[in-house]
Amino acid sequence: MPDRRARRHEATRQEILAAAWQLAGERGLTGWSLREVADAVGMRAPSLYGYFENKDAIYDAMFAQGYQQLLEAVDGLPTAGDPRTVLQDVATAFFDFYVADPARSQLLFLRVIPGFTPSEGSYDLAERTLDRLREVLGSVGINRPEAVDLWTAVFTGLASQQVSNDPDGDRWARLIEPSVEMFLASEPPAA
Amino acid sequence: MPDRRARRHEATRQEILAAAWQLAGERGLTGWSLREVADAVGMRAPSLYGYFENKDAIYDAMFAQGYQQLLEAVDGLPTAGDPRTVLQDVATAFFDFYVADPARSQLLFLRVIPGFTPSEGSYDLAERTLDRLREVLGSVGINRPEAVDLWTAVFTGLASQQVSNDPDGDRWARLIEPSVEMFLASEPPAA
DNA sequence: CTGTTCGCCTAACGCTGTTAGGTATACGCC
DNA sequence: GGCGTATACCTAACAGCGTTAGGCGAACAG
Repeated sequence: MPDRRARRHEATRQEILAAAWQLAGERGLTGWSLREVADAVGMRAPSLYGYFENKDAIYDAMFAQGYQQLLEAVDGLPTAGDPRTVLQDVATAFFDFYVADPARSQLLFLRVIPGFTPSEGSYDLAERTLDRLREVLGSVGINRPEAVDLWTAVFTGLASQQVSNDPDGDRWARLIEPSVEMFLASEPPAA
Repeated sequence: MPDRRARRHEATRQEILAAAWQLAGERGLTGWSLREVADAVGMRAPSLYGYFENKDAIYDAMFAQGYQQLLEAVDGLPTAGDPRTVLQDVATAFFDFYVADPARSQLLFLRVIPGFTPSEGSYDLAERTLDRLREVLGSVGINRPEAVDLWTAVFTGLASQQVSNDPDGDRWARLIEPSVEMFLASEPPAA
């Protein structure tokens, strides 16, 4: 087996990423150091460089993993059917995804880390995820690009307000349903 | 004159804040160091501690200044009159404020800096600014708390998407007007 | 059994925010 | 005008940061 070592290597990479996610969740997206990640996996900081080129490369891998998770969440959604129901489901799924891990959302949706730009591959994954979201909206007759942009703005806005201003409550969560109604009223699904 | 010195001190404080704003605008909200700020005002980093308790205190002063600026922008708005026109104006003013300085917006509207929480005084100012916004919306018959929350979510969402995904264009700016229409259709102003 | 690659280490660099301690200047007062 | 004090700044230094260089033992390939 030539890839025994390669598999072990990949497993360690995932272990490092898991530690980084954990720390980011506890202390904020940028509130952790490589030495802390190293501690969590039983290494010294310089050893991490055998698995990632630098700290930004860890952020990049987290970015890709985050969009992968969002892609899976979107793929798990029913397409077609009653537009009202489908839009309600996709809005709720997106909102839940956003508030479930605010650090992840900052990484995926807000440009928060000073020098960081996702790599081409990671960016492609983000694009594919948004394409998939467009398909879901398209399946219930929401096709105009402007309508999709408005949709993302409304629901990132709701989720972001929820996280920033009422982290332990549901003040904006309760607005998901009325928002879908508002959206549907102004953007009646095309046949 | 007992406060000659006090005035000079305050002037230096403002000079430091101006340098911090400049650097934050160029390199991102957290992309600058105290030594760079000190350089910009012709000092060494430790001397800044004569003016601010620590770096977070600089962020706090910037937070207060940012909300002060937003308060002035909101106060400059016409209240009462045709609801459609007023809402269009306030939406545009808020959107412009947000995109004019994305670093400022991250500081005011997103919890981005790992250990930072605004001081009580700064937070009060933020509250007063939002109260003022509520008054403006109330003046054209938007009074339900849920309607105000929805309003902030929609327009922070639009502006945030604009900044994150089309920083040099107007892809979401063009959606301000349709968004106001959408909002009005679902939230008809009370008499 | 040998040579190479891999996984991890220690030491160290320049940077960061921050503290301690010193010195010259500007002020209030007699 | 001279004196004592508070102020405005400095240098030196600390621990922690991301990162690089170089070394050593174990695991692998032939």
